[in-house]
Amino acid sequence: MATKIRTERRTDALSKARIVEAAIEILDSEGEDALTFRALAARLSTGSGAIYWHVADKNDLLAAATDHVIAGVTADAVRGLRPQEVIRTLALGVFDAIHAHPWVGGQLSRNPWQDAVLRMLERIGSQVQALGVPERAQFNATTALMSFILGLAGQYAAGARVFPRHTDRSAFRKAFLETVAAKWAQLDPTEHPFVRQLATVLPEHDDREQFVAGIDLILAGMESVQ
Amino acid sequence: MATKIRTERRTDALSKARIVEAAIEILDSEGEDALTFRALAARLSTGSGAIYWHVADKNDLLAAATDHVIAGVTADAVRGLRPQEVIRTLALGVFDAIHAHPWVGGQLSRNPWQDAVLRMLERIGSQVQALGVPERAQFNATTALMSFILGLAGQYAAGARVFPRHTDRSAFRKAFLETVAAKWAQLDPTEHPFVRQLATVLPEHDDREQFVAGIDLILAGMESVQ
DNA sequence: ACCTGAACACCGTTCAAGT
DNA sequence: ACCTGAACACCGTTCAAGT
Repeated sequence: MATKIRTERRTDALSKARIVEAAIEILDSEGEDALTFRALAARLSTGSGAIYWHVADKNDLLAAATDHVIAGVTADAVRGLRPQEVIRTLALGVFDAIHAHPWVGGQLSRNPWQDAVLRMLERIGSQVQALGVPERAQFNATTALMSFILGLAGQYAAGARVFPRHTDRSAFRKAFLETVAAKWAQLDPTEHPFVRQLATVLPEHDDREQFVAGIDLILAGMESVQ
Repeated sequence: MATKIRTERRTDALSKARIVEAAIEILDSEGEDALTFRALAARLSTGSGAIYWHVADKNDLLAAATDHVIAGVTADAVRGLRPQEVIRTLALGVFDAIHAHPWVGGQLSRNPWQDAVLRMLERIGSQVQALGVPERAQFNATTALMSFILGLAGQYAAGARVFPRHTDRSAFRKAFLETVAAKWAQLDPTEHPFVRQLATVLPEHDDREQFVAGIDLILAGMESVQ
């Protein structure tokens, strides 16, 4: 009997992994709106219907792409750190992933039941437990952290939707924030005193620092309650 | 000269207010996906192009609808309460609005630069100020509260997308949570110990209580930091 | 000024037909 | 088993034409 010969139909045969990879390339380089089955099929040199053999629908595709990105964050085990620091590290990992792939933010906040969120929940929850939060408070504490993270995730995704693709994002971001700040500065002082004050710090603020500050606020709340 | 006679072209003349009202009716009764310009035009007995005379595009329409709902929350001034309680009341007002109009949740978290969010920011920020949070920490504290609220907003909107319209939402919700809990309970105990534990409390948990607990956690953090 | 509704340029998804 | 690509049933938006 002849030995089984590897008969790869072609080197670039379609697979869910290859489809997800191509989808991520489109999402990263051209933004959420650019991901269509037609564009994806063209990039993969196949018919649009072929994709449905490997992927249930667009939701499935986006969930798989999000999962692929978040898996890189939840995979690295952090050892020898205090629970607070593990939580901070995990959260910052998610933050950086969203910063690199803004569409992930929208996807996470739009679909909280996907695997990526489940894994974040597990990792963060176990640290909340390690922190000594009483059992009946662990649910609320963990989901509060998750909601905060997903809330900012959605906002960064919204921010990315504003900026043109293929361009220097940070420069456009700064210009955009300055426009918003200028608009806020012109609001009625008696009606919007606080937002007017925010306008003065808005353009210079650091997203990452703001994010950590929020995490620390919730962590401080957890410590004071237990 | 003849006195000016009110010559309303017809009682049901189109206006942005009427369009927004009809849009909210569709969104509430049939869900986000059911709001199309064709459906809206049919309900208003007009052509789909006519709507564009009063509304810039679909984004503008959704922002106006969201604004209309949130205006009802940020309008009522709360007096004689401690800042913590005002924040709790405001946040719960937003929560209840989202509970009544789940599509508002998605809209708020998807578009953080709209007027509705600005007004929430002003009301919450002024209370953070009244709480005695030092000025340089007010920005981070207020946006942390906002992110938490918007995060949960997005999640409730996602939840509503799962349930069929026109039906007893709370019954379907319970059934859905039980399905999720059952799936979580079957996860690998060594890999997902925390989520398996969450599964036992998931179906019985109270969204509103969970929401308040998160707000209180952040408030506690603000007190311990100042 | 405001409205009509056909037309345009797209979508996601399906499915008979191929290999 | 896997792929092709035309066809279907939609979208948001535009715009010549009407009143």
